[in-house]
Amino acid sequence: MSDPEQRLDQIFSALADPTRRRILAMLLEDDMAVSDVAAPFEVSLAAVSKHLVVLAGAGLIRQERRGRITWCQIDPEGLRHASIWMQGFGQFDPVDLDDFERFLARSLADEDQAAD
Amino acid sequence: MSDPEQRLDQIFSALADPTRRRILAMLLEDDMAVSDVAAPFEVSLAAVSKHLVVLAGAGLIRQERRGRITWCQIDPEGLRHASIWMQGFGQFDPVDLDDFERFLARSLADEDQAAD
DNA sequence: GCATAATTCAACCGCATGGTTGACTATCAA
DNA sequence: TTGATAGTCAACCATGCGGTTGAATTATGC
Repeated sequence: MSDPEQRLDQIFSALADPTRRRILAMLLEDDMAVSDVAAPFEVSLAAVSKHLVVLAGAGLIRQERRGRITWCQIDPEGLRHASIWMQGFGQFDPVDLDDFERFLARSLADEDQAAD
Repeated sequence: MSDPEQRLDQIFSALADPTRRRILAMLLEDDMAVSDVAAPFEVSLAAVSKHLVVLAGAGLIRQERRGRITWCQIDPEGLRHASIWMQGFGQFDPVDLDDFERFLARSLADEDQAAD
């Protein structure tokens, strides 16, 4: 699971669902219990619970059980990881490919190193 | 298809596949014909052709048919679009959420405007 | 014109995903 | 202790996705 390629698979497929992106946006404002996360959605609590598992698996959030409440919070490190790859493409300049390639190689190396 | 949410769906699910990410990396180096894109992969040409359709649908590449050859090239604008959303999360700072939210709202508005 | 090369199309397969509902576990409150 | 609350688990269903193969389409070269 520490393979950076698989990690990107998880991250991007987690972000590919609009419900999960809304959940992330909600959690940016505040940590929340699972029920509170689920409240504004029309799908079942179980469905939202599964979405949260997917987000946690991708390293985008963390879940911590206290009593009977499971608290959910953004994992900034996971999000930073995800953005490194995208930033590489975002900074892509058609006339300076070599520089971009060095950047990409470096960021992938960092990712490899940081993987647990 | 101009709905920014659906656009993000397409972009992130396009990026969620490792083969498609490898294709993007290849196209960063040079424009290529479909057969040349497919060459290093072990899957069939038809499979790669479908991947390219997905990438084009997400606005990450453009395809242009000249004669019997379909040329594929990165669409830098589409990639920039994709990175805006991620950069928002990447720049996320736990102590300055309000600022991030303004950034996110602004970038989404831009996206709305730029959508064809 | 004809064979061939470059792609796409169409039909199909297996599997993952997002959804549901109902049972189950665990914790808190009365 | 009893009951309600928070959440997950398990089984199931429909749909979508990545893959295949083989036929169809279209342009090129002889």
